[in-house]
Amino acid sequence: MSYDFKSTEKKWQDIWDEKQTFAAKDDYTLPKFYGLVEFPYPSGQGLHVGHPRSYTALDIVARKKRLQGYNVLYPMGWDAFGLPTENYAIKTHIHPAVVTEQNVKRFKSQLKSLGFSFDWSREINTTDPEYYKWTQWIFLQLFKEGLAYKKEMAVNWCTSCKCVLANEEVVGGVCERCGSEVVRKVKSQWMLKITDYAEKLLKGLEDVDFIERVKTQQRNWIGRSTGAQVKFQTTAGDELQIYTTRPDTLFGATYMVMAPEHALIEKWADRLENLAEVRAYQETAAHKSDFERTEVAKDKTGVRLQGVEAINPVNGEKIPIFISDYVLASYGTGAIMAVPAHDERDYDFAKLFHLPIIEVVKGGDIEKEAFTDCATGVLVNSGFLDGMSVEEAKKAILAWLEEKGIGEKKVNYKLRDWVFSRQRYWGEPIPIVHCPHCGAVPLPEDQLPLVLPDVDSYEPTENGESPLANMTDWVNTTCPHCGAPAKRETDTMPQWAGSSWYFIRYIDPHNQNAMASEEAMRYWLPVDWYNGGMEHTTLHLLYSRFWHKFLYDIGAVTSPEPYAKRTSHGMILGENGEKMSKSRGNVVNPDDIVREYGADTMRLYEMFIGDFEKAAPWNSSSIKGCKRFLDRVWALQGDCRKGGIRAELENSFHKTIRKVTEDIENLKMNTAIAALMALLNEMTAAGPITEEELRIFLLLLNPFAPHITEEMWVQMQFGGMLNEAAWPQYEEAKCKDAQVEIAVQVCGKVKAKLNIAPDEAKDSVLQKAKELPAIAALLEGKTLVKEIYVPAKLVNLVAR
RNA sequence: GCCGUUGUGGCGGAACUGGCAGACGCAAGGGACUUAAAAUCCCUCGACAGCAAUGUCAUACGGGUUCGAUUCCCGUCAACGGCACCA
Repeated sequence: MSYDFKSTEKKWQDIWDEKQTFAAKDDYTLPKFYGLVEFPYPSGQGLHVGHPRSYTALDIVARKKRLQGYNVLYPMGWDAFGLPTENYAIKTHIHPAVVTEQNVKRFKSQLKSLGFSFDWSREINTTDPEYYKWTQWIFLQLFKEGLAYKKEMAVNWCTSCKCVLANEEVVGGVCERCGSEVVRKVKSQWMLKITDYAEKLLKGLEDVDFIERVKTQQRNWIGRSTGAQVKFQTTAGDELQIYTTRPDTLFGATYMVMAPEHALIEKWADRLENLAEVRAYQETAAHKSDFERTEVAKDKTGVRLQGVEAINPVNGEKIPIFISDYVLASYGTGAIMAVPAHDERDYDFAKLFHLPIIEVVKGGDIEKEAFTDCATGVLVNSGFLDGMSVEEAKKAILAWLEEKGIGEKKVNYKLRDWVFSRQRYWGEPIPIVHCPHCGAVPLPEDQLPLVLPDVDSYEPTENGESPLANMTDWVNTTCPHCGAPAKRETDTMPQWAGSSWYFIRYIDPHNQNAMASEEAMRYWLPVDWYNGGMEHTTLHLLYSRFWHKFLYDIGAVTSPEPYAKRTSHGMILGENGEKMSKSRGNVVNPDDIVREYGADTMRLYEMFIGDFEKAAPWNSSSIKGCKRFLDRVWALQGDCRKGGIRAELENSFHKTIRKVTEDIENLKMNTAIAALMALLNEMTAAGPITEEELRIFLLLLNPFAPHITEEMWVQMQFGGMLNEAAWPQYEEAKCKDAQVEIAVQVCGKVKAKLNIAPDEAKDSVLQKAKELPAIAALLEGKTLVKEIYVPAKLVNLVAR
């Protein structure tokens, strides 16, 4: 009888549902495991084959951990606020909540059809007022601590979404989501001071088990650099502050550059002899979109300020000041000292404007290019720094600057504050009231949640305000502080808000009084293992670490880091090796695969497809191999005899148990499956299998293919349900082979094979090797120079 | 440009504290079963030479270290991802 996956899979999914088989227990005495995967955005397209790659991998870990006796929390929910739903609402005039509900329903049934062991009793949805009540609560805490503030600033404005974007959402000068042009626009925006946490976010990386590329990418994004802040006197009387990482090159500073937006320029307006030219340059720079600014190989531009000069503090020399957009207003002090001899950008600029280039670090050829190597250079033309290495000179000049009171050590970060408001409808309302007397006033916590009102039109307004701005009933309110008429904030939060703390809510999802109870947090936090996409490394992953560290500081959560371990899966590409997309026509729909092959095959294939961390192309033939494997497993019932593991297979079983157990922990699902396939081949080759062999085999295969294994378990009457059984144990001693075949090399080339006991003495092995006819013949008439024996691996005889 | 990752059969991939390259699977070819096909089962399967035992060459390319290198070191090339004037 062949295996009917359709009815069997449905049957077990229903049983698991009914019995709440995978619900995490509230018994805090048990050893716990909290496995987490990124909750999906329930889009109209339905589940993508990429989702199950991550979900299956941690499902395997979760299922194995349960069999090993852990209390496992493996939850799922919906990151449901977001633009596609809102855009759909604009087009169809269907309420986003209705669309969300439909999409969630579809996603949920798709996920269930794959047999994931999620604890559905803890399902959450970021658009549920009972959920976003706490998102708003966190915002209020940030506001109270001064970490949320409103600022008039040039923001990234997506011309198509009519909405502000965070720096992280602008990719290559265009909107990450829709690909439209992004321009700079000055608007008043809510900001979160993530920069206050730059150092903590960096430091925290030392204590977590994240894959290295995630750590590196976060470190680079935070972009810490150590240097000096130095004051230059100017002929206008004001001091010009600059930031440099190379204070050692101070003697080589031949000019200064300020960002076009620098505040001192306004102050110096009267003194500037070429004010019109300066103003014109400022104007051009301000109107450049991010797209223009990032265009490659852009030549340097700039204008010299006529009428003001700076004085180099080390030698009292007057040097010119320029404005140029190659200096950013938002980093450091918005002004630099230019050392053309030792900085490529300054070098280009100096060549263009025919400015002097003074070598102060010897080692390169400054006629040809800037010499930027810090490791080998020696200071010259630098007074008391002459002869020092760069490192020595940095220390010496810093001491000198500090003594004179004109400079100090300074740390800077590339990380910018997080632009937190969006002029959109489908997001969490920001719980702030603007009062003409009291300013921005937080909504009292007992008024949370501040529920999103129904609007007639979801279109952003023409002046770029949120659709909520037209809701006068809702907007007009009274000041919670003084009672005067006031207006509500109409911007909403970005999609990243709800996902920045969702893993806390899973712990205690129905709690009315807190995000989660302290007791529950103490038990479950931090998340033991979080798997997700690399694309979230500098967005969601960094944002949620920031919120969590903040919540920890105010005593609202119990762990300093949210996630103990982070891994990342590779993308599943289309059959042609390109990224799956509708326009390329290479999209594989998971529903079709489940319908044709079943969930177990789908799961197995996605795990067998290749190295979990690497991208892998879909292959519709390869999936058949996984189906065949499961059919062969099913057939094992046919000729199965009573009895324990056959003696000749004992070693293989122990080795396979060890391999599968370890591979799952290391996310090496492909080799774990390969080991199971190899064991199956070996078992069947050795004649009719035994019940104990099948029992162990089903346990090992269960996390990968849960339905077929549960079904066979019951049919074989192994007792109870498989998910209640215990994960098999292996004995190290029984993993050892009695005999191993080793290679015998002569001069590094394999010439023969030899069977020995793995612990056989070196002398004895070498003796046997030399006695092999093929080897003896080769050694005839030669002198043995060296005899190498790598235990249980090989013998190498070097002869001349 | 900088940072990171990767380069192994026709394909996906194994093996890397240096130790028999190609596990496992796909595709392909041959055979069995079948009226036939599908399914299933058995055999072959890196390249070249040879009837064969076997030999030579092969882990992007060029060097090096070593008894021995896919693995370590130096250089080059290519692909992918991230950042992009961060002083």
